[in-house]
Amino acid sequence: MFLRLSTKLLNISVASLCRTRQLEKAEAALIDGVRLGVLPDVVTYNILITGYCQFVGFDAGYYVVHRMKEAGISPNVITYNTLMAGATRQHSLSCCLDMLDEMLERGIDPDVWSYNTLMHCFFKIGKPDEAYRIFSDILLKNISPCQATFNILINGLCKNGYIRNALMLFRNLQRQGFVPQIVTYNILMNGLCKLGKWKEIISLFEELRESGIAPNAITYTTAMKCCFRSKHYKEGLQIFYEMKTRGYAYDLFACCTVVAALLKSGRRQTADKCIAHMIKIGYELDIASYNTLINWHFKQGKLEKAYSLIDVAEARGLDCDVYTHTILINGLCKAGNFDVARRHLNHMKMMGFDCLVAFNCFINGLCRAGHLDHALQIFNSSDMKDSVTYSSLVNSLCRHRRYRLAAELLLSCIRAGMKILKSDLKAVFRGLNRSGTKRDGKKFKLKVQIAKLLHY
DNA sequence: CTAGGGTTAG
Repeated sequence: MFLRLSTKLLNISVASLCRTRQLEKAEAALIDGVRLGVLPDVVTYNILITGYCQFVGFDAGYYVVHRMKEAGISPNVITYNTLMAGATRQHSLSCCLDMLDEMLERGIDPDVWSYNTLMHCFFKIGKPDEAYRIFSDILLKNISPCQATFNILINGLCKNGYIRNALMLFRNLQRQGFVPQIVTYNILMNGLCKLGKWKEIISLFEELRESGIAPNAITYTTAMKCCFRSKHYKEGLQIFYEMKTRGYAYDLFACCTVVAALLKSGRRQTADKCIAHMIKIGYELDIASYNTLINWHFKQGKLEKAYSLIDVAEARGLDCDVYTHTILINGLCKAGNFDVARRHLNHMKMMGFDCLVAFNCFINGLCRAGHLDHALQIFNSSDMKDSVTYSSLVNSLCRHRRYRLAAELLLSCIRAGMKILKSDLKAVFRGLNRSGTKRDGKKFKLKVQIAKLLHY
C-alpha cells in the first residue's frame, strides 16, 4: 500500500514534468525514485511514452517499450493506445496500424480507445471515408462507443471540411441524449472559426454558458481567435479580458493568439506586456511560442534579435517549422532584403516545406517596396499561387493605376476557382470607371459575374 | 497515461 502510494506520487511528478517538456528531469525523477525504493509501474512508463511521443517522436516513444520489458513490466492496452496516438500525431498511419498488430500479437485486446485513435488517424491524414469505416467497425464489433468516439467523429468531420455536417451530427446526437462536453463545444467552435462565423461562435458560447458547462482556456482561446480572424479585435480582446478576470491562467496558446492579434492591429504596447508574461510563464517555450517571439522582434525591426532567437530555439532542440521560415522570409522582405529572402525561399523549398505563404510574403514585399514588375515577373514564372497572391498584385496594380492588368488578373483568379475579396473587386471596378469609359467597368462586372457562375 | 486550442501573407 505504501509503495503503491509512492508510485502514484512518482507518477504525478513524472506526468507534470513530461507535460512541460522536461523529459530529462522526468528521467531523473525516475532514477531518484528507484534509489528510494519507489519502483515505476506501467503507468509511469505510459506517461513517459506520451512525453517522448509528443516532444521527440514516435520512435523515441516506442523505444520506451524495450525499457519496460527490461524492467519486467508488460505493456498494457493504454501503452499501445498511447503509441497509436503518438503515431497519429506525426501522421503515420503505418506506425499506427503496426501498433494495433503488435497489440494483437501480444494478446492484448484493443479497446474503444484503440479504435478511436485509429479513426482519428484516418481523419488526420485526410481519409474521412476510411475513418467512418472504423466507426462502423466499432458498432459492428459491439464495442460501446464512448463520448470521445463522438468527439473524434465530430472533430474529424470539421477538420476534413464537413463543418456543417459535423454541426448537424452534433444536433442529432443531442436529440438522442448525447451530453456534450466542453471538448465537444471546443471542437465545434474551432470548426466554425475556420468558416469565419464569429457570430455563430458567440452564440455557441452563450449556449455553453446556459448549459452550465464551464468553459476552459481552450474555449476562450478558440473564441478569441475566431474574432481576431474576422478582424473583430475589440470583441476578441474582450473575450481575452474576460478569461483573465475570471481567473483563467492564460497559457502559451492564448499568448500566441493574443500577441499575433495585437501586432496585427497595431497595439504594440499591449503586445509587449503579453510577451513579458509569456517569457515569465514559458520556462519551456515550444516552437510556436518562439515563432511568436521571433515575429514580434521582426515587427519591431530588430532583425539581429530575431535571428539569435532562432538559434536559441534550435539549440534547445526545437525544429524550425514552416511558420519559422515564413516569418523569417516575411521579416527579410519587410526589411527590403529580397536577395536573402529569395535564397531562403529556395532553401525552404528544398527542405520540403509548403512555401505558398512565404512566396506570398515575397510577392507582397516586392509590391510594397515598389518592385511591381519584378513581382509580376516572378508571379508569371511560378505556378505557386492562391487568392492572396492575386490580391497583393491586384492591390499594387491599382495603386499604380494599371487597372486593365488588375482586371485581367482578378478574372484569372476567379477562373481558377478562387475566392476574391470584395474590396479588390471594388477597387478595380472603380479604377476602370475613372480611368477608362463606363463601358469598361460594365464589361468587367459582367465578365466577373459569368466567371463566378462558371468557376466558384 | 489515450479526444479539443496557438504562431506566417492580402
